[in-house]
Amino acid sequence: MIGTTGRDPEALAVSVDLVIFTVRGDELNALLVERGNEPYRGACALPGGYVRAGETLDQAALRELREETSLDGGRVHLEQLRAYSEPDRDPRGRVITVAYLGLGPDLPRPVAPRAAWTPVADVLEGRTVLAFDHAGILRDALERARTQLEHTTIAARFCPEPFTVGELRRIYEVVWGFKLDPSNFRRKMTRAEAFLEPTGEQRFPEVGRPAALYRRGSARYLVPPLLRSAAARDACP
Amino acid sequence: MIGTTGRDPEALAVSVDLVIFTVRGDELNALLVERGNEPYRGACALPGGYVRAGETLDQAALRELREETSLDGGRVHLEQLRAYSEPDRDPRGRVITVAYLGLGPDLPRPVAPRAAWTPVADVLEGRTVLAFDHAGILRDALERARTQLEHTTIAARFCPEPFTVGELRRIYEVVWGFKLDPSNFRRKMTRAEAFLEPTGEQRFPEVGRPAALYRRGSARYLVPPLLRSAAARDACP
DNA sequence: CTAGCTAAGGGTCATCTTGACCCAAAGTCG
DNA sequence: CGACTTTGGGTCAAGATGACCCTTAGCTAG
Repeated sequence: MIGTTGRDPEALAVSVDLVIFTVRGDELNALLVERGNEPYRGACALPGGYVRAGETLDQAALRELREETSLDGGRVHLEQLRAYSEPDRDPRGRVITVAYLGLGPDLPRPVAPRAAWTPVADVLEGRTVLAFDHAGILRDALERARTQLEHTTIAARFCPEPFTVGELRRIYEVVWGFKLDPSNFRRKMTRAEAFLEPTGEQRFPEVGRPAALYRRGSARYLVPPLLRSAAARDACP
Repeated sequence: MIGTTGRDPEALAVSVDLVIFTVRGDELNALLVERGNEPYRGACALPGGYVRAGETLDQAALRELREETSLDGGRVHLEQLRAYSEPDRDPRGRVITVAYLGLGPDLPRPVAPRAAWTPVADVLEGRTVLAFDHAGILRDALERARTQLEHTTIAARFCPEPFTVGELRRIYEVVWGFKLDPSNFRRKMTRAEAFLEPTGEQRFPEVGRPAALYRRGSARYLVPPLLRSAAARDACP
C-alpha cells in the first residue's frame, strides 16, 4: 500500500504497483486492496508500495507480491509493464510508479487484510472504482496480457500443472473475452514446438470425454503466434 | 547529460535516457554523447537527464530530445521502453532511469557539442564502449525496434516523405540485419491496409528504374504482421 | 546505337497456416 | 438405452508466404 504519512512536496518518490491477474471460474480477476486511509479512503487500489533503498524495482515488486499473497515469486510470472508519471497522479506528492504485470494460476485467497480478488469486468464497466490512475494502469496491463497470449507461452502460467488443452483454451477465452474453436485451438497448441509436454496421464472430468494431461514445455515463445483477428480485437472491451 | 554535482546517497533520483535510432547510409545509428565529467569521463553515453519537478517522463524525454538534436517531437517517434533500477548502476548514487526509444528519418547533425551519430554495430561489437548500463539499454531498445517493425508501421517513420518501397525495405534490412526479397516485400507492403499512400509521383534515381513515391498511411499496425523467421532472428546479433 | 547494368514492379507456383466445418470417441446423467 | 458434453481427429477452401522468373525503365560504357 501507498504510505500513510504526508510527503515533502518537493521530494520525488518511486513506487511499484502490481496488476496480478488470475482466472477463477469463468472470470478474469485482479488482486485489489481496499484503502484504509485518505486519499481515496474506501476505494480500491492496486497493491503496491515505495521502493526501498538498495532494492531494484523487480525486488520491490516481488516483496509486495509476498506481502499481499504470501506467494513466492516462483509460481507467479512478473514482468515490468511501464512507468506512470503524471505529476498530479497522487495528491500527496510527486510519485512516479512503475507498474508490473503478474500472472498466476488460480491463486489462494490473499493473506493481507482488505485484499481480495475482484473481477476485471467490474472495473472496466465502472462497478468497482479504483483510486489514483489505477484503472488506466489495469487497462494497460490487460492489453499487455492479451498481447502476450498471442506471442508467448505464458497462458500456461495461468494453469496449475498438470492441465488439459481445454483448461488452456479457457484461459485464452477468459482473457481475450471471446470463444475459440476447440478443434483449431488444439491443432495449434499441440503442434507448437515445446509448448505442451504430454504426461501420458488422463483426467476424468465430471462430464465429457477424458482429456490428456500436459505440463508446460520449455518454449517461451509461440511460433507462429496465435493472433486475434482484427474483428475480435475490436469486439471485446 | 547526467548532472555534475555529487548527490546525497540516501536520495532517490529519476532520470530519462534516450535511445534515438536513425538510418544513415546502410547503417543503423544511435545518438551518443561523449561524457565530459566523471564517472566514465571520455566514454560515450545515451543522452538523458534528470526529471524535473512538475514534468512527466514523456515531457522530460521530449525536452532532452530538443536539447540534443534541436528537433521538435513532431518528426521523431518516442515511446517508453522500460525502467532500469539496479542500485549500483550509477556510482554517484541511487538513480532509477526510464529509457525511451526514439525513431526518426535521417536526422540532422546533433546541435549539442560532443553529441554524434554512432553506428550501433560499433557498440554491439565492443568498438565503442558505453558508460553505466547503457550498452544493455541500447540492446533492449534495438530488440524492441526490431519487434516493432514486425507489428507496426513505424518503419515509415524512418523515411523522409515522400519515399519509395525500396527505401522502406532498406529500413527493414538495416534494422533487422539481413536482406529481404524485394518482390515479396513490395507485395506485402502495398497490400497492407493504409500503410502506404501513393502520391502518384515518381522518383528518378541515379541508377535503376524510376520508383513510385508514397506517403505514410493512417494505419498504425501492420496486419497481418511481417514476422522475421526464427532462423533469421537467431542469425543476426 | 547498342549492350550491359541496376532496381522496380508484376507474375507463377508449391507450401503452410488458418478458419469453418463435420464427425467419431468416451465419459456422465436421466 | 438415448441425450448430452467434451475430447480429439479429419476435411476443405481461402489466404499468406517464400522462392523464383521475367519484363520494364532508367542509366552508362563502348
